[in-house]
Amino acid sequence: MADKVTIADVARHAGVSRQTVSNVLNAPELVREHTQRRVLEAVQALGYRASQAARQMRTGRSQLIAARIEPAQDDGINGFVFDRFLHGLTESAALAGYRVLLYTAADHEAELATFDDLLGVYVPDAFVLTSLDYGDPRPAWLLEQRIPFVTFGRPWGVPPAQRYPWVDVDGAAGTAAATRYLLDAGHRRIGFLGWPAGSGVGDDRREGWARTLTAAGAEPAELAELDYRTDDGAPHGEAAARALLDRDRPVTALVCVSDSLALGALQAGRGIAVIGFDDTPVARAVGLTSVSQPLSEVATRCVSLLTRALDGNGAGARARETQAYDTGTEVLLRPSLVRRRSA
Amino acid sequence: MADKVTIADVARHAGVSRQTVSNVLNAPELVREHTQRRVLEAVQALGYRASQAARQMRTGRSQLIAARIEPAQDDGINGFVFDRFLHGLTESAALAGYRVLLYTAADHEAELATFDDLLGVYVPDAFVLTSLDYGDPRPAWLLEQRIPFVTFGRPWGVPPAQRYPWVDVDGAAGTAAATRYLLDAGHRRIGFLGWPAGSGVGDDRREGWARTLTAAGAEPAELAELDYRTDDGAPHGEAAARALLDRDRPVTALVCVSDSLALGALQAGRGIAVIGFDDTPVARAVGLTSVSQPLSEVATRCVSLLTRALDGNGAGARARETQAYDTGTEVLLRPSLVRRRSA
DNA sequence: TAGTCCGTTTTGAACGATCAAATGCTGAAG
DNA sequence: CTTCAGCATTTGATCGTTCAAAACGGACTA
Repeated sequence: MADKVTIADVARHAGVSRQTVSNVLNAPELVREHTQRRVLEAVQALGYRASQAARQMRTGRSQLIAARIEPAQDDGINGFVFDRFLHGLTESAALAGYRVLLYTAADHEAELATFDDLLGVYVPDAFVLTSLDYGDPRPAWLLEQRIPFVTFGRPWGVPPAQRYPWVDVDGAAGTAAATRYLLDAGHRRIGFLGWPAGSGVGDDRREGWARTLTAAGAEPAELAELDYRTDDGAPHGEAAARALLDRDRPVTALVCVSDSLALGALQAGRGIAVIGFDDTPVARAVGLTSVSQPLSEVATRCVSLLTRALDGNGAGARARETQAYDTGTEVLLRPSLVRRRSA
Repeated sequence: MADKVTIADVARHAGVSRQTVSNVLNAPELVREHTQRRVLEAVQALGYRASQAARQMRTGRSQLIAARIEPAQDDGINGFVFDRFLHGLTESAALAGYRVLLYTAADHEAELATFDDLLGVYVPDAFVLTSLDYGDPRPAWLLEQRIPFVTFGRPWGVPPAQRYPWVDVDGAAGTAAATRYLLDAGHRRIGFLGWPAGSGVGDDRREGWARTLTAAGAEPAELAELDYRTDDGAPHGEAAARALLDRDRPVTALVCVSDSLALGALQAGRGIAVIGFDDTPVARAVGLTSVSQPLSEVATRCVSLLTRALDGNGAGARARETQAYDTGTEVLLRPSLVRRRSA
């Protein structure tokens, strides 16, 4: 009921001026300790909260981070990863004094329009991008407008001139660990169930497997024989697993680029060892060993890259006019292997 | 670059006053058509966008809808439903001129604190609640503060005095349809794999199954025999299915309260018919027939209930001081059955 | 002709915060 | 004893919008 406590109310209650209250909250070093205490007590007593709208008006900063929520894929498993990431992002952002604003867009072009719209009206301080693909126009657009942003996902095939902060998970390290784990368990014919070439993420994960087998003495010819490529989805995984099992020298274990493919492989039966990727609920449900991404840490790092850019370079609105944040802010995190029944 | 076009710029460009521009945009009926055209052209030409912060300052409305993003459950399947809902919400809200602001909270108590915090700072115009449970304190709190809100989920066991707008999916109708479908396919021993009694959602879904079997002539004793209750999760589902199959008169089909339980039942093998609930990615992946909630419609209806309350009753800030919106705004939607291989 | 009324447009104030500059005060230097 | 630097605090202006009330001009009435 006693809503709308303004900074003037606090000032009156504490017997000081508005500006002093503002200073206590935003630049305490300017205010004598004794005064600070008195002001803070008044703030407490009245339950004062700075109005974000008023602040934004003067400073140009909204304390909002915009993130896109993707149309839960048919695949849906991707959705899980994003969902957890988003949750972590909300949490970390809150700790840093930011809130997450959602938006959607059907495609890249629509997304650029949405950027423009959001910037005109709500003026988020920064954007978080996910699901980067080859030739993605979004980073370039944001760079050009000098809007701070981070991406969850490395830039794949982008000219090095366009550098920007990103956080990603080292997929190759994940599949390498999975492969090593299978080798240590005695497997010698370890196949890889991956997506068709051309996806940054997919190729990266394949590379970790290939690298590890090669180090263990596998010939390129053998690798090619063990490398199976198909679209995502359990049915495809099942068919692929069958194909690999029906060969002259069948595989005894499979490293998969996704949990859906792994699930399919499991359903093909024959009791081979299978390792998936992403540690989705499906993996948990069916006891599938899977590579797990540290999503909540990814989120934390995203936020800390952003705050460094936003709070470091002297207030957002201004940062945009001077220069983008320093480059070289790239974070690559290691995933971990979650052991379950399947391997 | 040419950012920060203010209403004054537009006014100057069109040769009218600020207020006239404001009127053209917010109350066109007050302005002569000829003037309108001129102003709109200026708006176009300059790319003017009203600053949300400035507007909020004057009107008290933020055009923000706050929604909680839940910590992706261990179960994780619930997360999918919420995820799709959230996506729909973002989309519908955008169409109505609102944006979705995320927040998290560990438990109900923390959530009330977050409400208070958000209301003090960002001042969302409304809240959307999900995952209501028995004795949930959140609706009462919001009602008391006269903050508009909707819930996705019926109020379970709440005194009728506390009425508020909600949208929900008729779970009983879903399981009833599933059961009827199995009956039509010739099944006579149709079990129900549900959660322990005491969950509003779970009991509701069980009721649809029981109702349909009863109508088909089943005795209460038989029902009790076919009704199995266990915690959520595929392993539990598998165990439960085994138990039901090992009885004297084994079931030939199972209606399940969730896809995770259904997945477990499928893994128990023996080729019985299985129907799940929620049509999650897992269901799609393994070819599980499942009851699908119209999540994007749920979202749309939520938004329309909210806008009715917000835009109807004359501006938010004011609505809060006068009275809550009319009650009797309750929407119950029918789910649909998605047929796949499992039944 | 003066007075009213109405539709249209303009003017002034206000929302609540922060910035920039001014003020008062204390103590050390000249 | 004055001057001035430096800290602590206050004052006035401002961000961009909308509300409330005033002003304007033409038509209509008395």
